[in-house]
Amino acid sequence: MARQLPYQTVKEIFTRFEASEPEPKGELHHLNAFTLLVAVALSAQATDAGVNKATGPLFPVADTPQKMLDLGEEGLTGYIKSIGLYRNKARNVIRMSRILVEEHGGEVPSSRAALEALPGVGRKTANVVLNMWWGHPAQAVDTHILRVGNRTGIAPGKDPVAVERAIEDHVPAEFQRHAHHWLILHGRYICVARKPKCKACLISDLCAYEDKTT
DNA sequence: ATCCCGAGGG
DNA sequence: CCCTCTGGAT
Repeated sequence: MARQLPYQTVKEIFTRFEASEPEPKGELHHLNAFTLLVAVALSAQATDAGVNKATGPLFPVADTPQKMLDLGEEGLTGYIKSIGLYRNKARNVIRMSRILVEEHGGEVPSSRAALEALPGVGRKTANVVLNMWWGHPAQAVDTHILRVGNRTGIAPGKDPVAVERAIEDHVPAEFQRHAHHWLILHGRYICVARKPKCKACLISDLCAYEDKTT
């Protein structure tokens, strides 16, 4: 695990991210709060491209919890079979939809506790919804951010919560809102898991990673 | 710690 | 073939 980069270095990194991409956005397709919640839940250990392929046909049919219940677990499974872990995900989305209808008036709750009480929704998914839909400064830490945070030294930590804290503590306040997507996109296209593309990386000179041969 | 679990890339 | 992909529940 790389050591924590100095504050000024982290600041310079995000200054470059912002210059390169002023308004970074996620790439998971959704139509409203409910479909965002479902899309994020489906994205566990799956690529967003793969999730989008399945939700393209699905969401026009089931863009509310009630319509999802009408579709049913069998029907839903038919749409998402191309996504890994699809049985657990189908079961969770149906159970989640029932709770939304019965306990939240069909709306997506805005509190962490209520979100994490939903089946298939853990800390990471809750943080994404809190950030993207409700505008809270929540830092969702996924596989990309865990890797990029440690490799670069922007936010080192052995577990997601530690990295979450490191981001809150070491990323300048003005960059916190978009930090999630900047780090995700950097991890997805440049700081990839296998052979990070350091030659094409715009923060390579500031990064703590040792092997920059690629 | 283990299970879930298909698609895409190297 | 092996690894990875915006994790969560047990």
